[in-house]
Amino acid sequence: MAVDLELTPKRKRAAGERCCEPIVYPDVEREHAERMAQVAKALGDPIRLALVDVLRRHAGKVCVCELVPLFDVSQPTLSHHLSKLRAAGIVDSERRGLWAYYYVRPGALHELSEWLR
Amino acid sequence: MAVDLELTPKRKRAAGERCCEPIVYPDVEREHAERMAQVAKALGDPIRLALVDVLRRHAGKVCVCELVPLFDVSQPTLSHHLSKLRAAGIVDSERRGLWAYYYVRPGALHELSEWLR
DNA sequence: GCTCCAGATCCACGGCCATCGATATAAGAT
DNA sequence: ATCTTATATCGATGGCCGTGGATCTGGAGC
Repeated sequence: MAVDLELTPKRKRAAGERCCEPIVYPDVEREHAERMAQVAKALGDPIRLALVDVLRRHAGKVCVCELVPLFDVSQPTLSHHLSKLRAAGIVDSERRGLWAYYYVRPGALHELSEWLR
Repeated sequence: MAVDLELTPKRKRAAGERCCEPIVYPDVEREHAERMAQVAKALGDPIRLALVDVLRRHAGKVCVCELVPLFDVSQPTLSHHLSKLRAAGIVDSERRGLWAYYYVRPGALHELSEWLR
């Protein structure tokens, strides 16, 4: 029997064939899922997670020079982690003279937090 | 409270010289942070996050044959993602005949969820 | 001008990741 | 026993990640 190229087994199943029960589609939209996955990915490193923990527990902004000695990684590596957190929208920074102060952006974790609940 | 962080020379130095304000140590212990980071990392992929969303919204166990057509990845790739989620302790599976049924392990997301809150 | 210093950026390396095709496994179905 | 089906595993590939040393940036102070 010739293979129907239009209807792959995948498409056939999606179209109606079900082996078990009605399909449950994801409730999260793609953009929603991608945003949350981005945040989760940024938290998916023990150093970054602990970093966020420190920043969250400290009311106000924390100087990088305080953060570096807390973790056994080099200063460039820590800077890289902070940069990743900022790229994910979790933290932001403010420069004052020589120093840079980081803080958790308010509400940055809210979406993921609510979904997880 | 701080912590199972041993006082490396680096950290001892940090304890003495402060450029800005008193140091705030991470509240999460290392194991705690690593467990949560592992969960977050597993959720750090849009497909896996949506996968968990489907499983969570579906009361009961979902057959893999239902999951595959929901995502535009090959069956081996989806199997790989499910395997990652299982390795992170987020989901578990049960085999019945030819089919495999996946479900979210109760409480698997609780720790991260509480920390995020 | 010049020198320090905090922090960011660049570069390279080793390793892990997401992906898919092919194949293996294992359980019906015939 | 043989064929078919659902899922897992294997092998390979291209790319991204975490890391640290070296370097750059630019503000502070001389």
